[in-house]
Amino acid sequence: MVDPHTGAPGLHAALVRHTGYLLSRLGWFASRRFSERLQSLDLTPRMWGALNVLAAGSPVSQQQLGRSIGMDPSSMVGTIDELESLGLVERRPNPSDRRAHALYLTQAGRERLATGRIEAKQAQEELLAPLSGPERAQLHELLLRVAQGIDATDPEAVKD
Amino acid sequence: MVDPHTGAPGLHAALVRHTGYLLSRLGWFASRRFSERLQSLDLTPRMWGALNVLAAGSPVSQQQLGRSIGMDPSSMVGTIDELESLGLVERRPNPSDRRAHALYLTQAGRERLATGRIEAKQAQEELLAPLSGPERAQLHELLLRVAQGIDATDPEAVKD
DNA sequence: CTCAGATCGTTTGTAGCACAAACTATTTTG
DNA sequence: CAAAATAGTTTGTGCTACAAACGATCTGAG
Repeated sequence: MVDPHTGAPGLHAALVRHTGYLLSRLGWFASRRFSERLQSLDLTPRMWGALNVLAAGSPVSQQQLGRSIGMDPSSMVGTIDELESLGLVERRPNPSDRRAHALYLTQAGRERLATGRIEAKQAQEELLAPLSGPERAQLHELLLRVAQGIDATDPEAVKD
Repeated sequence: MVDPHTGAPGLHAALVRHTGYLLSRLGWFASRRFSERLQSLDLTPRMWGALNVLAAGSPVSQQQLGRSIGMDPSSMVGTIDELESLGLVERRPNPSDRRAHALYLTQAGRERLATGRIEAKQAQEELLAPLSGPERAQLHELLLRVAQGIDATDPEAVKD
């Protein structure tokens, strides 16, 4: 009845009418499937998020990183520990604030990220298979607008 | 920096480019916010899903219900226990299969559901505030197509 | 300059949920 | 009838979110 690999879909007609439900259910699938792909890279979704943010720009503190990917500080510790033990991320002292760490992506981290992006591309292709190119763009744009609405509700959300 | 009520958005530019990420993040918010609303009704999202499916039609077994809302059998037990102790759902014997229960929605259950639907309506309005009417319809339709794609990948998913 | 309060990373503890395994009672199948 | 499958349940494990507290450090008011 349910493929143990992909998990139970659970798309009952009575629930699928609600956009919010569809959103949360699909989000669950998307992250679950992607997380399976990441396993081959010894990465968890949290680690993946961290690598992406770190690759994006200047070094950040653990708290900034945590806010960016919606993870609380106490959970950050272990995640960064893992990334550091894999040699993908470096904790360096922050010269201007000795409380904070400055997180850096290593060369190995950059390479792992590049490999992961191939997986991400495939996962996205698989997920959005039912949609045409323009439809995918439109879906993305609509989701983005909804996301911005949430940010607006949520003051000071993405300042860092 | 982050409103403790709504939770950390975490919509970093580096991640927001991926539709899959947007989907899972937005899904997380949607369910979180709705779950806060449900607290005033003494319901959890799981219970809410169960009530909806039960209201939709003929009595189902716990396993059928579980599959419909993506919850495994062992977690179903406690959920139904709660619903039953609240007087919202009834476990009756299934005459044609003495292993299985036939789950029924009580009158109180129907009333609670009706109240919840008002909350759901408001939550959806709040979530989709940035979108116009036609845009909301389009978003829903696109999500539905993606969901159907997942079902297709996932054999025998929603048979029950 | 001082000192009270805030912030950063960290540790610890609690609670909820997903998942797997095992068990009984029953049904189905060969 | 015997063997395998299924429904509900119990139990245990592991992960994650969340809250609270702590030392070290920074900041700002006076």
